Formats: sequence, structure tokens, C-alpha cells
Amino acid sequence: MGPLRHKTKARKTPVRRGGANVLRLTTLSDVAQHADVSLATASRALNPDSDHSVNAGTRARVVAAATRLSYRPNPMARALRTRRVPTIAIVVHDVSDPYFAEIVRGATRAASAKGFLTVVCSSDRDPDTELRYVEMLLLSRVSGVIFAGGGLEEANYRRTMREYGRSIANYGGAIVAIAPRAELWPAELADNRSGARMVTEHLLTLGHTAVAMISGPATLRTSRERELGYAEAMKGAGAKPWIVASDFTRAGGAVAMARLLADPPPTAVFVASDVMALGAMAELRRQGVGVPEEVSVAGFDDIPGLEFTHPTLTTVRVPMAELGAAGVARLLGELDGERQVTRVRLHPVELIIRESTGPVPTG
Amino acid sequence: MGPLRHKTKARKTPVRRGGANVLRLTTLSDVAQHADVSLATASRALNPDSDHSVNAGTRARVVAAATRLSYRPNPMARALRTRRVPTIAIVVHDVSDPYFAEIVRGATRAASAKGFLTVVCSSDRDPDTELRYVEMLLLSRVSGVIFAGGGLEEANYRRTMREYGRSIANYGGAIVAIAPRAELWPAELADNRSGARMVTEHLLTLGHTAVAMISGPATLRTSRERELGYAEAMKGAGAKPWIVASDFTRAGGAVAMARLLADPPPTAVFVASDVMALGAMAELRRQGVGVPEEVSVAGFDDIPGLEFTHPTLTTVRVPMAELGAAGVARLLGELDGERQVTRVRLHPVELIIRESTGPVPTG
DNA sequence: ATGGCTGAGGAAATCCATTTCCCCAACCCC
DNA sequence: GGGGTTGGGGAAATGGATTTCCTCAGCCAT
Repeated sequence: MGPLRHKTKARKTPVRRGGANVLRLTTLSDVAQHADVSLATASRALNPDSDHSVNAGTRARVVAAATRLSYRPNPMARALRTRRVPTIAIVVHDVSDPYFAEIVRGATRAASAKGFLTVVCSSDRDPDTELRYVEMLLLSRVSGVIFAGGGLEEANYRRTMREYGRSIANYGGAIVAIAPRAELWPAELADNRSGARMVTEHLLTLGHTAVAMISGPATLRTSRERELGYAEAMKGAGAKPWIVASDFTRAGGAVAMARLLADPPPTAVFVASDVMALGAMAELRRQGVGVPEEVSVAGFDDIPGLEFTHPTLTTVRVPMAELGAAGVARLLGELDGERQVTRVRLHPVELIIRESTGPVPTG
Repeated sequence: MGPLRHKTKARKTPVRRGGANVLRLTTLSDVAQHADVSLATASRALNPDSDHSVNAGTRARVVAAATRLSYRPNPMARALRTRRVPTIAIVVHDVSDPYFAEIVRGATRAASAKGFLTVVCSSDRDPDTELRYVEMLLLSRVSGVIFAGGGLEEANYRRTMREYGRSIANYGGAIVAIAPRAELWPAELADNRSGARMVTEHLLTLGHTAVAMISGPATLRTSRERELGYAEAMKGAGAKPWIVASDFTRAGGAVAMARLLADPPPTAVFVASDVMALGAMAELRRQGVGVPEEVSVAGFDDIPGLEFTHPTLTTVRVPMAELGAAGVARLLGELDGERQVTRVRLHPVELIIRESTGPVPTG
């Protein structure tokens, strides 16, 4: 059951070899004693934000004592009172996915700069796992939760999630989304729609008319936004949208591409994520279809390493690490009570043209 | 008005706008009340490992009450007593590296199954950053730390790390390594040396004699182990070792390969990690060198997605997710005081032959 | 019958920082 | 000078689970 169940066996080793007995960290009461003040005063002296004022001289004494004893407040005791731990959580669909890995990298770096630890929860794309994680986070009273994965359009999921969200807000935790979600949480988002429009227009400009799209699961908001941008561009050019949905994985991309190749194939494909695009390109190669000579392929996200693929992949750069960091910053802002005027902030994306897209094959 | 009577003093719920007080977590004392037992008994009934026995009937009542009220122990209160947070940390060189991402995936899954959260610390390959992280973890009193990255052979780093390790052990935290390290911590390791030997022998068997190796930084233990296996195999075949060191990154692999191609190039290259191998293959393609027709390439790790590269990469499968999970299991074992007989457990690796390796070019 | 032991339960201490009450003195205003 | 305010300090409650002492009844052996 509980992780901290106390096994007596473990206790059986009170004296570690090496003599030095169990680390006795200095507590606030040590500091108070040394500074010759009460516990309350010591606490207030060290927490300047308190509304209870402390005499400058007294404070100096306390601070001096704290420094001398190299006092560090016990995070757990503090958490028990303040009902919040100095930890922020980031919920992703899959840590192994380079897209999320980059986000996590950005977020952890920003968080640790502010003295926060980051816990990573990887749902493996399972809604129930994700909900279980969030419940756990809520019980642990993490300071905040960043949702890096798009929300699911599913009644039960949405209801439960919303409920958990309220609970978190209730104990003073904050929530931020960095992917599109139904919940009205503060968000730092990539401009998915514009990006999808831009890349589709790029393909259209190259002369393609049969531009298909390989999208993610229909239940995922991120898919929908990218589809929207694609559809807009297609409509703008008077071309007929042609969408095949699949999983946001390499295998998903391969399967979808195989399906596209069964019919009279398109001459260009916009794939809703780079990871899928890599799968799609592998399938094309497997079937001996030249990229971009016969079919142009464009991805989305600009995950690291695309310049090492062959051909290098045209894509839309999403500032992933920056989104992660922005999410953390926003979260900390919320914790400090800074109400942002704009609930949702859009981060611009950028079209990166590489080798995988080219003009329509003549003939 | 029994002593266990719930304090009626209105719980100062700081009524948030939006009304509904969603969060009213049941505490152990609620459970005790409902089951009509004392706090102590309730605690013992729910913690079967206790050395204090509880009557079966009583326990059943308590458990029933706990279930009915959907009781969840407050992790922080528990942590305060047990002096350990129900969180384990995993220290990696770079979360964005697929190798570490897989390990993290395996570890988080195993940890959450046991009710532990996982914090990820990505040092970005900077020793100081890593040390700072570990200090932070130590102050946070995490239950344990898993080192997923190889240790550095650097005096100051090693000294400080060893010191931190002692502090962690001192408060009852555990440490486990899943990569080779100088410190004598319990370890779950991949059999790097055998793997390197196997893959080198595979290349030799194909008839190659000029088999070069692209290795990681010399200061990293993991590099050294893989070099050892390579050298063994080469010596066994009477061939001369030829090692080029570089960074454990895609770019590092590319640079090293460029260097190899400057001289009269080898006909086969064993690259110490798949990520580097990807970079190396990109460089070969850039220079128009056929793989495996002109140069065979083999990697190490078997990161996800290699079956989508072109050509698909021959490599040594390291059970990354399994290593992560094993690290967690080992850590929890240590926390429970289970002394393992074998401090270091070696996990077997497996040679995966794909398309990137072939016979020596004739002529 | 007496002492010893075990099984089962409860009261209270403990972990440690924060916060709520309370108190006291000094100072101000009418 | 009485009443009110403010600055500064302390005692004790608080948060929630674990653990240490006790206590008590029942049972066995002497």
C-alpha cells in the first residue's frame, strides 16, 4: 500500500557503521534557542512575508543563528502546514516521445532555477493512468500541475479531471496547460492552427493540390487544432481536405501512410507530428516511393535530430523547451497570485523548410 | 465528549469563489471514529506490517470504514514522521536523450505502481548541475536516488558525490546506480562489456578487420566499459583497436565519423551508442558512403525507433525500461532493509542484427 | 493462588514549521 | 487620564499519521 509503510526491519539499523550517528539536522527550535527567542519569533524572522512584524535587531540575531547553524527548514513539516510541497508536476503522454522530452527538459530547468523539483508523470496515453496520476498529485499536494499533453474529448475523463482541478485549486495549487484543453485553465500554447495553415500553404504553393493530412486521434484536441489550420488552408485554395487519423506514434504514422498509398496516393502529405512523420517516411521508403520526388512530406514540432534524417524533414518549429519553461513561469506566477489578463497566451511557431518537400512531380 | 470527538471548530474553509467545497479529505481520525476505535488502532489496522497485532474483526471494521470513506493517508504527514518523502529521484544526463527517456519511463511506471512519485533531474551533462540537484534532493529528503547516468572520473565530483551519498544514507534514504559508477552503491547494470564484445565479434565474423570504434567521453565510465569489450574482441581476433572519442550525442557521432573518414576509413564502425550512431550514419550519407555496402555501422542500446531508420541499425539491446524498473525495485528493497547479497547485478544484453552491418566490401 | 506472558487496545508524545490567540508596553488623541 | 492603536513578543494550537508507553484481560505454569 502506502510507500512509507514503516517496516520495522529497516529500523533495525539505528547505528550505521562509521560511527557518526544519525544526521541530526538543525530545526527551527535550535535556531530559536541560540538566538534566545521563541519559536514563533524565529519563524517570523525567517519568513519576512509574514504580516507580523519583527524588530530589526531581533531578526538579525535569528538570521545570524540560522546561518551559523546552517539551518534548512524541513520541507515536509512546512508542507504539512502550508498544505503545499515545493514540487511541481508535469503530466505528459509519453516521456519517451521527443516532443514531450523536450518540454520536460525546459520545464525542469526553469523549475529548478526557482528551487522547485519537478515530478514527471507519463500516462502512456492512457486516460485512466493519467487520472490516477492526477489524483496522486492532488493527494501529495504538489504546488502545481502542468499539463503538457492535449486533453481528451471524453465525458468521464473531462468530468473527473475538472473535479480534480477544483480540488487542486482548493488547496491553493495552480494548474497550467501547455496543450489545448477543454478546461479553462491558464495556458501557454503553441499556435497550432497557424502552424498547420502555414505548412499546408507551403505545400500548396509548391503546386500540390492533392495534399493529404495524417492526423492524430480525433479525441485529442491537439489533432483538431492542427486539422483546423489544414482545412482552412485547403479551403482557401479551393482544394478538398483529405484526412487520415492515426496514433501520435511512429508506428501510427507508418500505418496511416500505408493507407494513403493504397488509394491513388497524394503528392504531398502534411503529418501532424514529426514522430508520426518519421514513421510515414519509413513506410514510403519501404515501398520505394521517393521523397520528395514523388511525395512531399512535412511534419510538425521540429523535434531534435531532424537534420539527421534522410531526407531532412520540413516541419513547423514549436518552441517546446520554451513552452515548458513558460508553463513553469506561469505556474509560479499563479501561485504568487498574479492574475494574468490573458488566460491563454499563444506562442508563435515557425515554418522550417528542409529537403522533404519539393515541387509537384511533373508527369 | 470523548477525546476522539472530532473538533467541531469550523474548519476555516477559505471559501473560494465558485463555491462548492470540493476537497474534504478524510483523515485517519475520521476512519477511527467511524470504526469506533482509537487512532492508534486504526493506524495499525491499516498498516499490517506493524509489529503490534490487531484483532481480525477490528481490522476488518477499520478497513471497511476506510474503504467507505475512501480514506487516503496524507503523504506529507506520513513523511514528517517517517522522515522520508514518498518520492524517488532519478538523475539522468539528458531527458531528451531517448536512452534516458526510456529508463525514466520504466522507472516512473514501477514507482507509481508502488505509490511513489518520481522526480527527474536532468543534469544536461554538467557535473556541477548534477551536484546541485543531488544537494537539493538531499535537503528534500527524497526516499531515494537512482543514478541513471554513468559517473564521472573527476576528483572533486567524486568526492562531493560520495559525501552527499553519505548524507542521504544518513537520513535513511537509499541510493541505486543503473550505470557504472566509482561509488560502491548497489547497482543494476547492463552488461556493457559483453555487449560491446558481442557486437565487435559480429563485425569481425563478417570479415572486417579494420573495425573502428566511436566511443563516448573518456571521463565517462560507461564509455570505458564498452571500450573494454571492444578491445577484448579485437585482441582476440588479433586486430588492432582504433578508438575515436566524442560526445554521446548525435552531433558527436557525426563529428567522430567525419574524423574517421578523413584517414583511410575503416570498413566497419562500432558506435558506443545509438544516438551517436544516428549522427554517424547521417554523416556517411552526407559524404555519399553506402551503408553497409562500403561501411558497416553498429550501435548500442537499441533505442526505440531504430526500425524506422534507413538502413535499420544493428545494435545491442539494453533493457532500458527494465533497468529503470529494476532500479526502483532495488531501491524500495533497500528502503525495506533487504540487503542484497550481490551488490551489483548484471542484466544481459542481446545482439540485434539489422541492415546496417554486412560483409566486407569485396575489392 | 501468584507471577509471567501475550494479545489487544488506548492515551499521548512525536515529527517540525506556521499561525492563531493573547499579552504587554509605549504612544497618541481628545 | 481614559480609551484606542500599534509594534513586538510568546504560548499553544495546528496539520495528520506513526510510535511509544501503558493498561487490562485472559491464559499458562508453578
